[in-house]
Amino acid sequence: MSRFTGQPRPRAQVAEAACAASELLEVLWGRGQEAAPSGPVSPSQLRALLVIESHEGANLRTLGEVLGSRPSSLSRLCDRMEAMGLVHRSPSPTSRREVELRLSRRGHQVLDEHRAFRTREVAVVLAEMDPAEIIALAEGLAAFRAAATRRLGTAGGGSAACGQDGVADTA
Amino acid sequence: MSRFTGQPRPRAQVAEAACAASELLEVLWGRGQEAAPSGPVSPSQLRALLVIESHEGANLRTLGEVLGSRPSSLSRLCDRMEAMGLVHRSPSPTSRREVELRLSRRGHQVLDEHRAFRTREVAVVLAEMDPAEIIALAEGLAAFRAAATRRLGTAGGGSAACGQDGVADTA
DNA sequence: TATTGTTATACTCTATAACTATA
DNA sequence: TATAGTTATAGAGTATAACAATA
Repeated sequence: MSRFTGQPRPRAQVAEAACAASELLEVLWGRGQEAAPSGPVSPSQLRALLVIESHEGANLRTLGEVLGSRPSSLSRLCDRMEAMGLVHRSPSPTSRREVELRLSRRGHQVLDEHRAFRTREVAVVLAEMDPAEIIALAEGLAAFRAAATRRLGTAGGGSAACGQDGVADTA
Repeated sequence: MSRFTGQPRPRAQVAEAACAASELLEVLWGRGQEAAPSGPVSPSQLRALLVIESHEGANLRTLGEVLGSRPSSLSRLCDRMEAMGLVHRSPSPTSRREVELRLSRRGHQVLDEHRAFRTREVAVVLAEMDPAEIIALAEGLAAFRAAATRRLGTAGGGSAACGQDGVADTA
């Protein structure tokens, strides 16, 4: 990728900008975690819901690989989320030692409300920006999302048919 | 880059795009939290370090307001971070019942390494994008960051140092 | 024997409530 | 009295290790 050398916006700078923006969002959104309309959902539960949504019917091991968590942790996490009515554990038809994880109607609802909350928070910031800047951001984000989905094959943010193979360990 | 020039996207759509992109990053970065070179740093500790960095000398109450956490939680959190050598608690010179929180040299180092890690992860995705898309993303993110700092007045802090050694794009 | 999921145990994180010391 | 910070206690999240059931 050295053909960008000398460009006014090298990739390193863009990566820094993305990093900085995400830090802002992290602090901003972190505050509103417990204020969800559907009741308190922890960050861990939210992350798990996101992955289950895009990997309907996945087993515990798969969920653990995508999230980078141990099966035991996920088992306990799913215990609580199942007790809260957010997910459903059903025995796999192909292997009696596996389970299939799916979002309940309430689980979908929680994700919808969470996305609505975050979207509103972002809209507050966007109101401070010029139209041209918003257009640039929209185009850049759309391309980023497409590239990320292409590269990582995961969690495209909703109903879209997402790749199943999770993210290869980059470490 | 002129695909959208005739029809500016509504803010709500851009906000959704930002939301979707952040979900990608959330899952992506969530995995690497324990793999930090400086030893394991939890998400809560990271968030606290970010705020302390941008509010040097703040007291526990201020930190709690920004993070949306209770003073008791922060007190325990700082107990552990101080034991890990990440932060330093010193008595306030103006009020003997307040403390001043500051990052230690090691705390700064942990943030630097964390930013480098995230920047590298983002660079992997950026490598899949066209130059024009990257430029648009850079402009949009820079404007977003400026607007967020203007609007929220928080945590823009050390982000300028983000990922200085993470992406050797121009090298 | 290897794999999937679950407990057992221990630690971190967070919250509410009670407590100490300042103001 | 009100405020800043710390404990006390409890529940959630996660990890390693040991276990049961299945392949």
